[in-house]
Amino acid sequence: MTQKQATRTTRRKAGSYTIHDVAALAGVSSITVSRYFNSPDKVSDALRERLRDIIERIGYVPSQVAGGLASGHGRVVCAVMQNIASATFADLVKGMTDELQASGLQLLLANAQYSQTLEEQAIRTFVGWHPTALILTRHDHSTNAEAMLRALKIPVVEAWGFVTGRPFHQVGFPHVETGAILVRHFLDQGATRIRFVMADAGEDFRASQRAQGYDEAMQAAGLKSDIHIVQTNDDFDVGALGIEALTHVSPESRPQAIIFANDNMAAGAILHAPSCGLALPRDCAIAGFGDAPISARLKPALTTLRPDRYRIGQHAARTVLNQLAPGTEAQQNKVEDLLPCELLVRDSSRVLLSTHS
Amino acid sequence: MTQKQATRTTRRKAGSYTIHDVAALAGVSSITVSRYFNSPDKVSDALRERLRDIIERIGYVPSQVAGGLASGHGRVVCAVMQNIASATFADLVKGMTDELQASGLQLLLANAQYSQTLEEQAIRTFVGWHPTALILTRHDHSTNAEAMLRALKIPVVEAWGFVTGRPFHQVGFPHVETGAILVRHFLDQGATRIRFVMADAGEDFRASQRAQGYDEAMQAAGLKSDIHIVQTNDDFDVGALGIEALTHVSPESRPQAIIFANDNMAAGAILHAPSCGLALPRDCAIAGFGDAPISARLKPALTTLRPDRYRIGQHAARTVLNQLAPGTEAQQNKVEDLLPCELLVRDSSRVLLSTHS
DNA sequence: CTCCGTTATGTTACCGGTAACATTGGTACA
DNA sequence: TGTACCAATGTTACCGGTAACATAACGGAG
Repeated sequence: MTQKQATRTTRRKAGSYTIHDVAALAGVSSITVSRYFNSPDKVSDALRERLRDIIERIGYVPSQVAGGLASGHGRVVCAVMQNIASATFADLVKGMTDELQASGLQLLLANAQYSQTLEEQAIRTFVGWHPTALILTRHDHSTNAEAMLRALKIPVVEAWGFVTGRPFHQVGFPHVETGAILVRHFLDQGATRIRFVMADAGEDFRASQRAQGYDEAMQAAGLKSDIHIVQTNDDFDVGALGIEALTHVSPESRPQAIIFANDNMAAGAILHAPSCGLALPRDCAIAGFGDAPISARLKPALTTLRPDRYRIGQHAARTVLNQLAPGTEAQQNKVEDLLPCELLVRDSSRVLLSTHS
Repeated sequence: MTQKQATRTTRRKAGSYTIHDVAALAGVSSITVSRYFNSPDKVSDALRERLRDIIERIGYVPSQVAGGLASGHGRVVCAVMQNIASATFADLVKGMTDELQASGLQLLLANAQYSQTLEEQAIRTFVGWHPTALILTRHDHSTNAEAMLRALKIPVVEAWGFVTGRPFHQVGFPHVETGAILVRHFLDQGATRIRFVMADAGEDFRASQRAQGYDEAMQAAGLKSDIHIVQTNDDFDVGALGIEALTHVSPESRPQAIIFANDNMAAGAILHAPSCGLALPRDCAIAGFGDAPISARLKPALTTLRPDRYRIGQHAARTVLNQLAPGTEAQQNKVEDLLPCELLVRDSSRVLLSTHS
């Protein structure tokens, strides 16, 4: 065998051991070494120890690539994020990696930047990795992507949002709902002039969903829905500009409450308010979405909705694992895991009740 | 060929096409299809078009796994992060993915949570993927990990920090320096009682490096170095508790300036200061590290150091690509890419000058 | 003492691509 | 007309594992 290799230009990666090297050193066949890794109980105790030593000594690491090819299933779970550089997705990722850790599955990540085209491209790339499962973070895929997904014979999980009637597993919460929850919170306190502030739509389509929920809830209450769009990239600036614009109007049309599409915008508003001569929450109640770490520390502390990002990631990964579990085939049913999104009422929205009582 | 497959239990993944299927449909050999993907100019125009159509029609995606195995180099770059759920690393990751995008290399991520053991484990897993390169985000690896890394025949980049004399490529900036820069900033303004606040060491070892830089700079100036450690998990709380503890002392020993290990801590301090009866920056100057998005919006705005996280990620990836480029072998030299870390002087540290003038 | 079921291990072929070398046909040029 | 060469494509073996199907050794039941 060594001879054969010597006679031809070898394609082997120099310096790295293969399962055959280990087998040769132990005086067994390579399949036995394979068993040592994949079903250790099928290898005798004595041999197991001997192999352990050899592997340890030479630092052999089995090739996932070769193994994946031979067995037909690479041990990878692929996830397409919308914006890797955001805390939201970071928590999702952490939940997933933590959950997958023990199972020996690796998480492959791609960034789609809220773009359908990039998402499709990412999915296509991933398919080449023969993933064990696919985790996505949006529901509205391009036509091509949707077709590819349906053709795949592996579990596909849509995490973060929650939409019924989709052909894939759902883990998350309905974003449209969230807008309505905040509207109701303010309605309960007697507010009627409630505004919604967001950045240029199309960027984060989830923000649009929340806006939609706001709109519907306002209509339902017979109130005037008014969505204010600020054209800026920076979320803090959106908040600052938003509150400035909305409060620089005649007192009778000044909003009693403003809902921001996310906590960073709301934080921008709260930090900027003093410069506008506003005393929050007296002059205007504020609410955000996402429960960012600063939110609780702001003065006034920000009322917001807390989605359990980490747990959504965890559940998404767990869904994948359950689908793969050889257990009951009943598990193969579509999972619809609706995680709660908690309303955290803090000072920024506490003014109304006292004003009206 | 189809016959042979039919006679035995096939191991093929049903429903997915292989390069051989494409070849058969086009009436050419599979290697030609392989060439279509890897060196299209070696395929005639007519055939190229025909293949394009077929591939498009059946939705064939080449298997990265098989290709990686056959060619000996999987098209993956592996990166070990210390804390995926942090904006710092998110920006690094974004820089890397963006840079790698065009090259067709995939980024595989792992999370080491600031732990050497987890890092070693991640590296070991990654080695099994036969990565094209490895990107790490710390310098002090476990002995085993260091040994594995040295044995690897692939580019290894240590990004984020910057240490000379390492055997691997460096992209980042020296964290020890940063502590000293901030000390000098305050010294220049005549301050002598300068304190450093950090969380329990060992968590983020980079914070310890900054503390060390602070310590050395203070010693060098003949001043008393005083590192205050707050035992809390939350960075904002560290800041709040830190400023409270340090300013509740007799006026003559109250610090003139406090350097926090990172911006979140400094933000916690600034937001909490009013509750302590402190007017910043008059009563105490503040500086942080990292230039978090809120930092510029705080009142007073926070003086901090801005490392270009995105660019560090980008350069790390570019270093990898350069090393792989078949160009000049001179490129194989060790890269030491020292990226600047800009001092942003804002209101939170502007008091001293005016007081002393 | 034989038969049978286990347990521990081996043989063989194959996963889906690609490197290296081989072949074919056409074209330029002596 | 023969040779040299290039462009386009084919043959073969192999990457490093694993599934499926042997096989050997052993112990207990009949």
